[in-house]
Amino acid sequence: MSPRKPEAKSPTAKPRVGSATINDIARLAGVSKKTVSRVLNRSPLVRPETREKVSALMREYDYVPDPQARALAFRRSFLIGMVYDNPNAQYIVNMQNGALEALRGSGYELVVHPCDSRNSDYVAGVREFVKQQRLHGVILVPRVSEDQALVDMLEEVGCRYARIAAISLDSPGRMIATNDRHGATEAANYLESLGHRTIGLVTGPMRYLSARERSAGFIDALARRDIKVPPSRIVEGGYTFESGVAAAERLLAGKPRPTAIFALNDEMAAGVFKTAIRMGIAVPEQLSIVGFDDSPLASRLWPSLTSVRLPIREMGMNAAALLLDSEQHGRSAPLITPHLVVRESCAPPPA
Amino acid sequence: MSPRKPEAKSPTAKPRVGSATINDIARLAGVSKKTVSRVLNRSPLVRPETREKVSALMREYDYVPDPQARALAFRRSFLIGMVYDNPNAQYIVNMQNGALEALRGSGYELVVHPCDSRNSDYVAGVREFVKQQRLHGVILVPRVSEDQALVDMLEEVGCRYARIAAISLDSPGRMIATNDRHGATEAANYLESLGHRTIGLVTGPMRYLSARERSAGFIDALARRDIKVPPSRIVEGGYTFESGVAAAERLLAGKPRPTAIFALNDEMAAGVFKTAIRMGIAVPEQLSIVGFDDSPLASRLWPSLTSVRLPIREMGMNAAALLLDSEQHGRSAPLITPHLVVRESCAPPPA
DNA sequence: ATTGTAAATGACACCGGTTTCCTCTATACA
DNA sequence: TGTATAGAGGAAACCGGTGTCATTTACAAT
Repeated sequence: MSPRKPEAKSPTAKPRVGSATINDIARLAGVSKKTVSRVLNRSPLVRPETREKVSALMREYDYVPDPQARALAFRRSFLIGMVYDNPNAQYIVNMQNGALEALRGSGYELVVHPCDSRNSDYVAGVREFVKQQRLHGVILVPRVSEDQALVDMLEEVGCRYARIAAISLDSPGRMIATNDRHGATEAANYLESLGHRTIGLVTGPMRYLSARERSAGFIDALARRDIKVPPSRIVEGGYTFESGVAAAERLLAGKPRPTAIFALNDEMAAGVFKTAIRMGIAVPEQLSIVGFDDSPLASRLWPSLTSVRLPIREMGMNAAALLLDSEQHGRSAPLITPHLVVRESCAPPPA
Repeated sequence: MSPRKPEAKSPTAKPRVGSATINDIARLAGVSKKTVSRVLNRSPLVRPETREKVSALMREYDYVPDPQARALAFRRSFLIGMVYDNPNAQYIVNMQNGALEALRGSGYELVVHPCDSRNSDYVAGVREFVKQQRLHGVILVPRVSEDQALVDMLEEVGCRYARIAAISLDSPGRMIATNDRHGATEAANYLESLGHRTIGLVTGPMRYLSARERSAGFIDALARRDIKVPPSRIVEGGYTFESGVAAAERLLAGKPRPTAIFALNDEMAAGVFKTAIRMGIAVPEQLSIVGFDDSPLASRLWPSLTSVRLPIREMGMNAAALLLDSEQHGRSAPLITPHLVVRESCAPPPA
């Protein structure tokens, strides 16, 4: 009598449904665990009938391989990290939900990792995170997605990543690019078509790609229609509500006063809104406002905000899907093009 | 020559910093791996000098135990799940950030799991999630935190959980309770003190504890000051912007018209705002509005919204901390009391 | 000095998978 | 018929930790 070993299970002992291990399946099927492993990993070196026998048992006992055990053997977990440094909650949640949708049923889970890119050694923090958890890959959300130091680190430790950015970056990693330039072009064309000629622009911090792309798209599109945006009508904001308030105060004090303002995100557009109303400037009768992101905030304002819609959820899905895809080919998702959603915050300029 | 074994490392061979295993540490310290394991797990059965020798080597080589390997041996992962079904992005992100703050440095990570409680078998989905990942515990965010079926399932599978709710529920699990009733009381007292007597209430779905608690707190507080809120001035909303719009349309059509409206969340308060402005009712001169949550939306509106502040981040911290704490005692976090944040959306009623 | 006892440590199996390497078929070809 | 050769499958080691139990050590009591 050996009290140590829980006495080798008889070949017919039935494990509880839902808690079978690879050993149970192997024993019941009369094969070695390696063969079960082959079936799990879709190895072609298994005879169809063997495969079927094993698969049937796996279904019968609701067998799912233990992710921790596989992780240990594979030296790689079944976790995807999402690294972000973005104050926009809606952006994060949408991205997260999109990624999870792509992950559903794959056996992978999503681990969130906010960080503070102003803190210079946040890269070290991410490094520990990916190394210790042996992540399958990480999704880099703007703004951290633009940080070359972070990308370099990931290349060095050999962690796959998917970068989300406002343009396709020349990078060895996987990319999800949005054509922010095009979105801004639509905003410009729309304002021009309403008759606006004196137009203000509130940019984001110009160190961010999104701010540069959106600005360039907007300014270039207006230029093509012979409208110039002089530097006095361009204010660099910080992508925050308060910076939108401040930018609008400057722009609306200018002469001639702009009849329309394009803010490079909705937060700042809301700030422009507030300033306009506080100054007694009617929206949209005396001032048209366009934002960017099409966040829920856009429809909460009154009048509701016309804004360029960024399909964030879809971007999250693409990012996760790219990470699951082990192919070396097609490592970039199709370019995503944002479009203008027209609401109530724009009108022809006052006569 | 044995090509199989990578020839047992000589006792002095040095592993690379950052990628040492328990075997390396044991070999270098001249002890068994079990002893290293004891040091890791703070077993008292280690001589102080042995402990120090091992600890020093762990520090020198930047050794961190592999979470996957520990998970396999412990039969329990170092992951905390956050289960939610809440459309409020700000709520989710704040909760997440709070939880992560409590988890920082603990070796635990946060895995997010949104679900759809309208789908009746979402509980089965959560069950698979916690079983397969062998989660250390889950944080249940309102509204799922109020679902008894979910809690029963977690008890059954033996997964620890922390419930966040608007009142301390009589439950075997860990609780993080907010005193929503008190928050609503402050709102009521504030409006009464401004002189309002004709006050409308937009509730949330009464099947939710938060809606019931907040309503009761508000109505009771007014009653204590001899103000009655007749059923005609109470409208059940759905915690959405649109339901706030619709509720306000009904309330503002009533006679006498309320001079103040309390909405049980900010989304609905924003809807009330929109309706008021569209009907030409000035806020706050002709109508005072109070919300609940103190979401960023509150300060984006114009005039900015007076709202009851829920310290969501702190709640997330408490929840995660409770899950890490293995003590059986003190399984509830201290009651969290929300307070009113006064902004610009309230004024005395029109004369 | 001997013994008893508790503290400290180690040997070995185990968690549930994968990898390496080897064996045993079938089938193809000379 | 003999013999490569590739396909199918298995045994054992391994991934990096923990649990169980036996053994050694240290020290107090006899």
